[in-house]
Amino acid sequence: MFSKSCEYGIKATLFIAQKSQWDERVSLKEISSAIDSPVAFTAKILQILSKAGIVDSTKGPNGGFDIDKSRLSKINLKQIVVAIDGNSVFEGCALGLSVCNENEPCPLHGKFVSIRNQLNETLTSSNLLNVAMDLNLGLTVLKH
Amino acid sequence: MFSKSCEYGIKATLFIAQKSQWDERVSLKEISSAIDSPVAFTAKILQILSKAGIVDSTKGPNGGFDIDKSRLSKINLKQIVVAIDGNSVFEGCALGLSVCNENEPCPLHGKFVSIRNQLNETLTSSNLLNVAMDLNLGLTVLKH
DNA sequence: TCAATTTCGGATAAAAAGGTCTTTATATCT
DNA sequence: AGATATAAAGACCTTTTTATCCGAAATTGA
Repeated sequence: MFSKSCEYGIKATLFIAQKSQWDERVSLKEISSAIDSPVAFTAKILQILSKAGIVDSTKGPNGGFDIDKSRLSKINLKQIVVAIDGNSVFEGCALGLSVCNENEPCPLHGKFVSIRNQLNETLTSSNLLNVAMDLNLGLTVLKH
Repeated sequence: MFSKSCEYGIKATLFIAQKSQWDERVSLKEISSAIDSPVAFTAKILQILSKAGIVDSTKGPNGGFDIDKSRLSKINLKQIVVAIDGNSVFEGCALGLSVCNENEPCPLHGKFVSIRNQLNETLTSSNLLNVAMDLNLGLTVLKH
């Protein structure tokens, strides 16, 4: 469904979001430890997220990553997926055809419309504040 | 969503299914031409499908691949996906956690339940006869 | 026997995932 | 203000996985 980069990207963003609720900034090391991901690889993904304007980064002592508290409810999970994996999971053909639309559909095209819609709706309506709340309450976890 | 192998596997099986309706057997070359896939790679995928009992193969002159007409309505798309990609798309954690269940869910676990169910239902209820019919009628295509 | 066709083992290529080291920015401490 | 330590950014390299290709062996109808 998602690439490894994207999985790490989502988990990293959620961890940053959770800490940002209390105005805490977290370092790369803290992040990869919290989400159990390779440090250097995570760094690269955070660069993408930073350039996409999803997270803010600060260099130097006490530096790290954070997200302005006021933006938490305005950022949704789809934005993260699109920033890292592009929109192929939302729009690409399930059978890999370069052309696949209503006029010339692959055998799965019609059957996947509602699945796609639901995936889209689910990720669009999940904003960082909501999802971080569940983490706060211990209802969900970022690593085993 | 699916690996390239799986995409080719589905398309190949559908093409074989379509021809098998009229008791036609098709060769590897015909298949990869019809679905626009690399010949040698397609051969390997057909071996998997053959071993999984989804398609039948015949060596020698006039050999090739086919599916017993009477089984067309009994084989569904999920079987193909599972044979090639395994069941990770149906059961694996969306964020890649090795442990992710109702008791200890990742932040996406609950949100993906219905998407998973729908994917499962869609692929399980799509049998080869149904899908091949749409191809016959020209309602869908296997290549652009 | 011969030609057609799948099977099978491995080789190669490309892409994704992960790692190392150097550079750059910046707080903090003399 | 300058030196220093800290932490991200960036360039490059290695490993692993996925995708693709090749050639020889096995099977079988004619």
